[in-house]
Amino acid sequence: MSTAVPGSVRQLPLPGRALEADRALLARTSTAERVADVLRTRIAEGLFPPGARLAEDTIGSGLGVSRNTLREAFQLLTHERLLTHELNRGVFVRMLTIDDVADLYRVRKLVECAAVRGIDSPPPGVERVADAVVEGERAKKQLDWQGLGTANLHFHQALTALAGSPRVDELMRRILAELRLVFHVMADPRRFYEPYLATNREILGRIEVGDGSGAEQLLAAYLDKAQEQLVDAYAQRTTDG
Amino acid sequence: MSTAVPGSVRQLPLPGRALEADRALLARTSTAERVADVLRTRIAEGLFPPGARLAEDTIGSGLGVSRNTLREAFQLLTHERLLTHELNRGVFVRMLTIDDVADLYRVRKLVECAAVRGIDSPPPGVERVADAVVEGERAKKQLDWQGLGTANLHFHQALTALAGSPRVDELMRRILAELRLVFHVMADPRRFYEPYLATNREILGRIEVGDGSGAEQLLAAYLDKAQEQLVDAYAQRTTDG
DNA sequence: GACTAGAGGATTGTTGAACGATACGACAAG
DNA sequence: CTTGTCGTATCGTTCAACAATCCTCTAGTC
Repeated sequence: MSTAVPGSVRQLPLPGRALEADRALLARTSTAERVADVLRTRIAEGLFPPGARLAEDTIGSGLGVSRNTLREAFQLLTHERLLTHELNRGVFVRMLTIDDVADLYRVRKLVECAAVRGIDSPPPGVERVADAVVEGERAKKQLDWQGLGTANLHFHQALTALAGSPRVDELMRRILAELRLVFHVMADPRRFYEPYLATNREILGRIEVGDGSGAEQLLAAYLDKAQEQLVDAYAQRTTDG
Repeated sequence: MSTAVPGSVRQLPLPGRALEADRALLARTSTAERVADVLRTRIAEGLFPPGARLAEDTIGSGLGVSRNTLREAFQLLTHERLLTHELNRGVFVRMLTIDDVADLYRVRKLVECAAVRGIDSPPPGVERVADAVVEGERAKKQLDWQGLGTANLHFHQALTALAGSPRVDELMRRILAELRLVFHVMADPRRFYEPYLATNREILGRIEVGDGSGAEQLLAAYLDKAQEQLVDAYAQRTTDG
């Protein structure tokens, strides 16, 4: 194994604190985390649909990791609520109930509205909201409906980021990750996402002029409508069988 | 190790659906979860103070479980933010920074205030809030300051439960569990908790008459004050060092 | 024929051991 | 005092094994 290369590393005479931001960069990840990354992607892609069982043996040999490591990865995803773990039966891709969808939107409404309510002047971080709106409009122009969907997620993530709380950010990441499990049921992402583009820009406008409660009202209306659409589609799909 | 659930377990003679609530009771737990329970308790007790290292070998042989199982338990607690995991170095009891404390109170303010704001009539679940107030008053009478502290936690948990969202409930559980890591620095729990008893009753009163925004204001003031006290104590302790 | 009981196979739960990789402390050399 | 080297303790990961549990399929009973 090669040790440190003496000549290539330049010494910066800056005091400690300046380097702390770089620590995240050299933080390596364990095998379990990388496995979890892979599985997370596959689930989001729909390769493992909700309800699918992930057998330790199959996945483990498929990915070339031991059962123990794989179990650690499973645990990570279970805590993200992407998988459910049934004792002695194995892990399954989470299947959201209608109650779950309702609760997810309950949380979104609580968090997102609270994040914008107090605004009375253009807050720091508003640029990221604007970026997400532009991202969505660009995706629409390119008829990239999947891209439109992710742009919408970015928009709402940027909204909650206005609260300025790492923990709220993480909560929102998890909420949206859960919701992605259910977005698959939307047969026509265009019809689902496209109407919200205008709303998003409108909300952005309110925020930019410091009208927090105006933004909140629009947001609440949006969330109610989206939830309704989703619940409808969900109910229909389950009755269709 | 008995995790007594004070909530009354009432038997409903209804078919099928009524039994679903009981599933949690007979859900067996894996060894890893039970180990996590034990460690969680020990951490809350202060046996493992913040910063302490939990060596796999020591703890594992101490508890009589294998390293693999113990690692699963560690992961559970790491995801609850009670432990931090440093690659190739091990797991440590989390040490909260002042920024962490600030963020925890930011989240509390966001969530708790949102949970009571919308109230315009006595909401379902208000009894549990009342129970927590009574619990605190009883603890005070018995000069049980530790009990007063947990009663206070119950009060705020009951408040957030008014939102009626399982995910918000869980968020709050995690937030308060993290805060417990820092409550240890309060040298005098009596002086810290006692003044809040009156405030709690006052907040309960507002809720009982359906005055949500009144409750919200009191709550916000309480949280600001508590945070300030905690940050002061924390800063002092770290400078004393 | 429908239902219950039980045997057998498959999968998970948990353990123990092993080996490489990494971090930390000690010690010697400059 | 700093730097390089080394040894030890610990972690990361894998493997193999066995016990516990679940699922399915068969066989028997009514």
